[in-house]
Amino acid sequence: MAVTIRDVARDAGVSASTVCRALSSPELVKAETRERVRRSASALGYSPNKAARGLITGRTGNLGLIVPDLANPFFPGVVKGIQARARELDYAVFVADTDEVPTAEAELVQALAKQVDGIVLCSPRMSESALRPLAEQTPTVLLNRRVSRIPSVTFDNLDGMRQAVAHLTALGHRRVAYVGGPRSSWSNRERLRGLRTAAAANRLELVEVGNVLPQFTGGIAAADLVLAADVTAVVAYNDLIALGLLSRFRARDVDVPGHISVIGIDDIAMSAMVHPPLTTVSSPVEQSGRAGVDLLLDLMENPDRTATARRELDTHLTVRGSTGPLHRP
Amino acid sequence: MAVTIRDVARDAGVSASTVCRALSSPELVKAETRERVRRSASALGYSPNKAARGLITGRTGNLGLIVPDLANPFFPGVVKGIQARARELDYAVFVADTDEVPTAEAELVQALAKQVDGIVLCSPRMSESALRPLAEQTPTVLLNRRVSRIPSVTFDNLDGMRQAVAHLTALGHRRVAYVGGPRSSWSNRERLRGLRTAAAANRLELVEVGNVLPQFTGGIAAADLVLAADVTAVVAYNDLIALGLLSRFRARDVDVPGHISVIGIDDIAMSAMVHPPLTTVSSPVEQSGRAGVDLLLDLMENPDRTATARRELDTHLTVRGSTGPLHRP
DNA sequence: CCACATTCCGCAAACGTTTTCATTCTTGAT
DNA sequence: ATCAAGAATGAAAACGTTTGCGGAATGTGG
Repeated sequence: MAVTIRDVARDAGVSASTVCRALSSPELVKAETRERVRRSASALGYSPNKAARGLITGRTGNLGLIVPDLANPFFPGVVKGIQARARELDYAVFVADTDEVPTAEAELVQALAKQVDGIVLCSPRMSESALRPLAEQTPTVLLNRRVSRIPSVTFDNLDGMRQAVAHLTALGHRRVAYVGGPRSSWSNRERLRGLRTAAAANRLELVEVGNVLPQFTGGIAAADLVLAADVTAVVAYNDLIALGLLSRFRARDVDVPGHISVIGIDDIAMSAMVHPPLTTVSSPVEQSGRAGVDLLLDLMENPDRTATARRELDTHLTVRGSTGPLHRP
Repeated sequence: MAVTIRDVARDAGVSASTVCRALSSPELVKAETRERVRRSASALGYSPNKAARGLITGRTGNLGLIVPDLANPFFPGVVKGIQARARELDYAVFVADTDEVPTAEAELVQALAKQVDGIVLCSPRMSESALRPLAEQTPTVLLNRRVSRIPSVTFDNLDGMRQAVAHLTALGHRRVAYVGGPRSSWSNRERLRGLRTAAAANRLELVEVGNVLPQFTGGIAAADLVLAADVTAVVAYNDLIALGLLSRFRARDVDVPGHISVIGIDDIAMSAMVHPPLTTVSSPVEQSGRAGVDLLLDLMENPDRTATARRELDTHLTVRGSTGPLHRP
């Protein structure tokens, strides 16, 4: 039915081997025949059968991507970045969503592993001990998390937190709350760490307010705790939580930023659309996806130099309307 | 390296053919040997090589999904639905994003076609004449659009609009604006049609306000036109546009719903998170994804009965804070 | 005990490509 | 003219599975 390499071979008057070489190792065949083969191939509309190629080379030409929750607006950005870069390099991408269930992750990786040449894992919650065997079995790059001997691309959370604290300090705030995300999340620990050192450096009081789901409802739940903590500003683990805070503050008639300033993290699209628009620590999500693919392909070619493969991307504070100067009571 | 069907055959003391049959056509082999084979298979951790199978069967076990923009919160829902259903049926899903560029759609379909057994095409802007040859070439199911002789799953836009108009009428509104989405979009035409008939039935004046991008910025742009149109309520092509309207209204100090009522369509998560929360026509997005997969598999098995394969899902109005009774000036 | 249908299973071909190995052809040095 | 080295190509094996065909074993009715 479809046109095979033999059809091209016949048309070009050469053997199948030569067609194959002309198309995938051009330097091995004389320029003249190479051209003839190429013309025949495109004339017949030949495109190599992936299954046959995969059978013999053992590679699929596919990449896997695992994210905790596509509905979290943070992830479509990285999906887009990964898609775009993968397409440029002639890879197709399987996307899987774990619905924030950490146990589903390992299962999915297992299932995907056989169908892909490598995996980009956006999986902050799985334990390191579960992670490492998976990474040894299939080339794996971690996003948003660092684990020894596994390549990763992360954001510079520490510097992001430093910028946030500097901003709040400049506005006169002296006592600030942090609404934590999932306790088991690597980036949550990292952000907290960054906040602590920055707070110490600026002689700022840091109040840690529980750990909530990294979602809008988590912010709703935390809002009252924040108000009870008697702070003048609050940093949230991510924008969704920050938006929840904003919503609940409004419901309780707490003025932002008049009475309390709010800072989120991630800079999801939504954050610029609400009122007041959210001040937030922006991360180059799309770029992180692209970087992830590059690291992964690099890893697939040189399976050894894993430890060195690590990229940390810069973050920057985007100041909008949810932060303002401290009004002394 | 990996364990093959022959290893299992040797372990179970049968031929490769029998192993194959025991696993994929159980009724063809005696219960006793079937069990023996199965035990050997799972003991050795055998899993069939997809490439080899694909080479001989001509099928990949993969589905393709094409969406216009993953960043539009409407789509992650359908992606999730499709993923979930596909996984249940042992299919993996390639996801591709066209970035709202209609010409990219055809290209992507072509590229995907060879790697998948079927395609779910979401909200295509592509012309019917471009669509049909693609659908003939690869099993294709349309989401959010109906084209003759191509299976599709759609939402009952007409009834959704009827409900919206009934709601506004009950609140006393007599003159309503519609902010249209892309002119080439099937659902935009459908919604407009539903609105027109419902408006006529309720003796309501309908003012059509341009066509904008189905995004937040589109709503921003349309807001001033809406105000100039001297209406007391507005229906937007989708929630993102409605949120843009809300944002611009606030900026111009126009009270919602006091001065004007706003209705969106889709019920994306964000719509419940803003202030005032958005009244909107909810669609069962996740269910639409699942239905799409079911239709697609059905189509793959019976490539003929395309015309009958068509599902229309119910919508319902979710009333929140952005609509209210008409205050006579 | 035979004829025959039925069930179960093994053999071998086939899928379309890549790759090893051998062969032929070209080239340049002796 | 001869030979070696290297370039260019073809033949054939290999990848792991599915499946048509036929043979063996088993069961059934006469």
